[in-house]
Amino acid sequence: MSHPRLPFLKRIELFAPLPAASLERLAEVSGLQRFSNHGYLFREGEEPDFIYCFVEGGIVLVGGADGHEAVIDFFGPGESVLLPAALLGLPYLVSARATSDGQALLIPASKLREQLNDDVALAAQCARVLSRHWRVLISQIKEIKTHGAAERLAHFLISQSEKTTGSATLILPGMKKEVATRLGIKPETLSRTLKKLRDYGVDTDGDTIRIASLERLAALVSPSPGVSQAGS
Amino acid sequence: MSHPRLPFLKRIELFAPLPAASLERLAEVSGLQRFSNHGYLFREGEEPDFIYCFVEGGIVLVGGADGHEAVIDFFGPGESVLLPAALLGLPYLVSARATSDGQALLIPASKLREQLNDDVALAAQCARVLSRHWRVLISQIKEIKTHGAAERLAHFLISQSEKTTGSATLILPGMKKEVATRLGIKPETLSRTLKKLRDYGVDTDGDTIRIASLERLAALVSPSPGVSQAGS
DNA sequence: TGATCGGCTTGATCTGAATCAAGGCGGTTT
DNA sequence: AAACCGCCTTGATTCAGATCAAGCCGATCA
Repeated sequence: MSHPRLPFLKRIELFAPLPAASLERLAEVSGLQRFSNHGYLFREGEEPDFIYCFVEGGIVLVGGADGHEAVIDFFGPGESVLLPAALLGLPYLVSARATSDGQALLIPASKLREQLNDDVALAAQCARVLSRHWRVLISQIKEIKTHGAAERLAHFLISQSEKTTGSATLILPGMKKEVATRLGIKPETLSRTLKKLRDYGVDTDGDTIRIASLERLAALVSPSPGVSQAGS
Repeated sequence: MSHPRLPFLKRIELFAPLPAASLERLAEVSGLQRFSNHGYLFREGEEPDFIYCFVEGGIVLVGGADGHEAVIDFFGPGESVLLPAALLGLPYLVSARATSDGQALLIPASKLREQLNDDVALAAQCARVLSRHWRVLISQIKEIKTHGAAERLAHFLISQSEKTTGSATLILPGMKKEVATRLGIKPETLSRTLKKLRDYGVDTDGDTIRIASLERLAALVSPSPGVSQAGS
């Protein structure tokens, strides 16, 4: 019979595709950890002891000094953070603050580093997941550099809703303050920008957002879909 | 006797630490490719055929439509690009334009994907290098979100000079236009900001920059080291 | 039940960077 | 050598978003 934490591991994107043998080994060194809303799971500058895989609830990754911090992104069930710091054994570049109560699976960084050198399946999967993260970050950088606040917000809302057409309802993954910073703007500006988007069918009620038509919002992000010039 | 392209492979950060066996296998499927200044090596949206490892000369990675493109970063000898797209087999998110004449080692994406599943050393090394990239990108995001143009430029100049104290001379890794976009500003603003930095001991002559004191510049990035307010 | 506090909105004003508009300068073409 | 072109600089103006300053509202607590 298999390990009691195995079912949790299976729900983590990073580990899900791994063969049973790899999962067993990970399950043995993992531990379940509860956390509560607004608490810090770890802070920028600390040495990497664990990677965190979220089973329930979520957190926000923030970097930089208090007062003007930069929100990198939100993470929830099935996702994991800190793999880069853990693999390299370098201090965290970011802190994590809970955006709800929840629990996370913790894998010791040292064990992970060991197994990475013995287990091809694990190593390859890490490389793939890191690749995916890379692409997410590149998209964010491109977006910050080329789009204004309204477009960024529109895009963010679309990415937060599972659906891709028709209407959608979603709950913001954190406080408006945090969402604002994630978008690289101030809370006041988020408030105003949200109001502008009302003309595009976006309705706000607390941290619940209703989008009348995802297509209409998407049109705001890339204004003229058909027109593009061929290089030569 | 060993493969003729092996010495080139050894100079690539991504492959340098690998055991001889892994290197041999890579050398066999690799090919050397010349490129010339201002030419495109590949374009956003294309299917990933190769990863590119720079032996000589460099490129700039850009994303987004022509006209308002976002420069991600500059890459030079020893560095490699496109590992994420190649591993996942997804279309490139970025284009690469040469910033000088040079040559690159090309590794077929399909071969790399195959070997990733057989070769622990390779897979683990990919994970580590991707982790390093992740941290670079996070730093860039934090910087864009929390610092103004002058600070970002100062930081960029410091990162471009090998030294860390005293005076330094460096050559910009691309056209001023491209450097500006890398920093998330317009060429005009770069010009003006560079002028502002003259008061801090930064002298400009074409694409050559002389920095009188790296310490003085660094002070601009983090203005008052000792002073910080406690939350309550 | 009233007081307090923190997160959010709203309005007024300010400002850093973008945009618009000329030149200047060095390299290449004719 | 004259004409041209692309890159950079410089100046004037504009604008998106930040900052400053009240209020509002729902939650917690006495």
